[in-house]
Amino acid sequence: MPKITLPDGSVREFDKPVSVADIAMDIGPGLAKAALAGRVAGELVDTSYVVSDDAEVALVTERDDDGLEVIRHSCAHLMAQAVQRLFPKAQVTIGPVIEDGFFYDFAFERPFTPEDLEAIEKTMKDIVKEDLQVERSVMSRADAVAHFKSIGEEYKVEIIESIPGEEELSFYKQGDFMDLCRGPHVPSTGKFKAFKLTSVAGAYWRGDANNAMLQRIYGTAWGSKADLKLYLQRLEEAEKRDHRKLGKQLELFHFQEEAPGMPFWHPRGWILYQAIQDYMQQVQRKHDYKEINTPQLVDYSLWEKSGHAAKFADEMFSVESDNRMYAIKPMNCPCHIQVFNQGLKSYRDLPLRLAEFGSCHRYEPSGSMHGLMRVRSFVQDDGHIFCTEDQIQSEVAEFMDLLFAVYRDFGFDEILLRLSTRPEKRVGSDDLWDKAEQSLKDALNATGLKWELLPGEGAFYGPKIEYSLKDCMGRIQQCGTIQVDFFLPERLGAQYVAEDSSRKTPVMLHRAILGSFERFIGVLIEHYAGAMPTWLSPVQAVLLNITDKQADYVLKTQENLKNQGFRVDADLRNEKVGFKIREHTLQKTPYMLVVGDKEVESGTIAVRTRGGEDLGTMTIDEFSSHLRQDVAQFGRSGAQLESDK
RNA sequence: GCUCGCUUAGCUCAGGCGGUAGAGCACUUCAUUGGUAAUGAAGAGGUCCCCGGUUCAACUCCGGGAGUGAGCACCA
Repeated sequence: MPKITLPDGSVREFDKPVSVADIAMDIGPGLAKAALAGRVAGELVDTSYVVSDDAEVALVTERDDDGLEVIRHSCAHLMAQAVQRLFPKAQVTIGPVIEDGFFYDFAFERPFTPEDLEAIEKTMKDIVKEDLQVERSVMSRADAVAHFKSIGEEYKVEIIESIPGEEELSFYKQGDFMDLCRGPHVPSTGKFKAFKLTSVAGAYWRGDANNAMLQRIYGTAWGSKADLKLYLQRLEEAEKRDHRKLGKQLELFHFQEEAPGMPFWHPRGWILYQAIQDYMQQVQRKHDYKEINTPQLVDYSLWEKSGHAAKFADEMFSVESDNRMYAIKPMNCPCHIQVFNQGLKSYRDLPLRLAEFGSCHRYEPSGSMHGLMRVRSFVQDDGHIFCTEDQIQSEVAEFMDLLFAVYRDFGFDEILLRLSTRPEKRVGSDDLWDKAEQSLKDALNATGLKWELLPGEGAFYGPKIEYSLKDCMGRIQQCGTIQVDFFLPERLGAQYVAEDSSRKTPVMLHRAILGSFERFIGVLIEHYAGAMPTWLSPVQAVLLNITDKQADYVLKTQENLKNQGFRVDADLRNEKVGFKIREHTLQKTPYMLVVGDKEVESGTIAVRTRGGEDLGTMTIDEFSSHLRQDVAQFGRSGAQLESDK
C-alpha cells in the first residue's frame, strides 16, 4: 500500500504498487502526457518504474534540468536508431549527454556527409511520428554479449565486457532498435519536440589516439522549439563575439601562413596588450615581485638537465648555430632558477618572488591551435616564488588575494577553483605531499569559496591549483594557476643557507594569473564583445568635427587630452558626422566627442558614448574628470565599486 | 598529429557541365561643409592558397603540400 509524497508535500495513497506513469495519471492527464521520467527517493527512474513502498516521488518533465537530460539522452538513441535505419552497416558505440545536447559515435565504412545529416534528421522526425514505445529490459552479461555478437555490434560487446561485476544490465528497446543503457529514457519516441543535428567529426574510440577513428555526430535537443531557438541564437551571439573575427574588425592583430599560431600585433592590439602588461607590472611590483628577463635561446643541455627535453622534445623549437644546439624556451622556470642560483642565497632572502613577462614558443600540434586561445608563441605573466616548505601556505594565500583582485579589475567576478593532488607517478616524499596538499587546501578553504578536488591530476613534481573564470556567455576559461614544485629546484641545483647554516633546497611555486597574454586577451575580447572597458580601450575617445571650420579646435583639444594621458583620436575626415559616429561606434570607441560651431564658441564638446547615450555638452575639464573616473574603475562591476569606496 | 570541410579583390562573399571572374564595403580622385549609426559620382584594384599531373585549354578535374574551421587527441 504505497504512500506517495509529492514535492509539494501532498500525499497520495494507492492500494497496490503503482508505476510513476500511474502516479502522474492520478494527478492529472496533462501531467501524465508531460511526464518523461520520475525521481523516486532521489533516484532518476523511467515512468514505467513501479513503486511498491512508501516513497517521495517527483515527476520529471521537459521543464526540469533532469527532464532535459533525459530528452537529450533519449535523443541520442533516437539518432542512433535513425542512423541504423539508413545505414544498417553502421555500428553503434557510445552516445552520452553533453552540455546543451548529445552525441553518438558510430563505426562506419565512410564519414557522414552534411547530406547524410539531413537524411538522419528527417528519419529521426519520422520515428518521432511513429511514437514507438521505449521499453526497458534486463539481461545477463552473457546473454547481452551473445545478443550483440549475433547482430555484429562488436563495440557494444567490448563495452559490455568491460563493465565490471556480474549484475544484470539494462537495455532500452524502441521498435527494432535496442541499446545498452543505464537510462532512464522517455516513455516513447513521440516525446521529442525540438532537436537538431549540428555537426559531424572524427573521434577516437575510447578517446585514445591509438584506436580507430569513429564518426561522431553532434546534436542538440530541448524541451521546446522556443528553447532550441534561444540556443541557436546563443550560438550566433558567440560567433559574433569570436575574438578572431573581432580581432580583424577592430584591427587588433592578424595571423598569416608564414607564422602559424604566432600573432602579429597591430597598433591598436598592442596598446591593449601593453595596457594589460603595464597594469600587471604595477600590481606585481606592489606585491614584492622582482621582475627579470631571461634569454629566448638557451643551450639544449639546460633542457636536458631540467628534464623537459626528455618529455617535450617534439614540442620544442630548436635552433642550431655554430655547432651548438639551442632550444627556444618553451617556459621560463629553468631560467629563473639560473637567476636564483647566482650568488649565495640565505633563508633571509626567502620568499624570493621572481617575475617575467616571458616570451615562450611551443610547437603545439597543428590541430590544437585556435586563434589567440592556443598559439605557438605567447607571453606568460610568469612568476616563480622560491620559499621554504613552511612558507607555502602563506605564499599561496597571498597569491590568491592578488589573483582575485586582478580578476575583479578585469571584470570577472565568478571564479572556479580546482585542486589537483598527487598522481601515482611522482617525486618527493609522502610527508612533503601531505604538507603541500594541506597548504593548498587551507588556502582554498580560507577563500570561503567552493572548490573542486581532482585526485591524481597533479603534476609529477607537485600539487596545483587552477583558476578558471566564467565569462559573460557562461563559458569557463582556465587562466591562472599556482603549482608547488619539489623537483626542479633540486634538479637544477638551487640551494639556500638555512638558519643552522646547512644547505637546503627551496620549494618553488610556479604561478600565473592571466596565463598567457594572448589567451587572456582572447578571453577579454569575447567577454566584452570587443567593447573594452575604457582603461583598456585602444582609443578612449575620438573627436569629430562637423565641418572643416572646427579642425583647429579639435586638434587643440586632442593635444590637451593627450597631454593628460588619454588615448584620443581626431577624425577630421570630410564626412558627415553621422557617418563618423557609425564608424567609431563599430570600432567600439568608448566616447565620441562632437565639435561644431556651438562647441567651439562655448569651449565645450558634445559627448556621446558608444552605447548611443548622449551625455550632453561639457567643458574639456568636465569631460577629462569623467574619463579619469571611468579609467580608474577598471573593469570592475558597479557592485564592487561601491564596496571599494 | 587524426577525421571531415573550407581557401576567389584589402574585408565580407557570389560565380561558372574546363574557354583566365563579379557584387557590396574599403581604397583613390572629384563634387559636396553636411549636428549624432552609411552624401553623390567616377576610377583603380585579382598568380581564383602553393607545387605537380591530365587536357588544345585548369581558378574549375586528379595527386601532393600549406594554412584555416569544427571535433578528437595533446597542452610542461
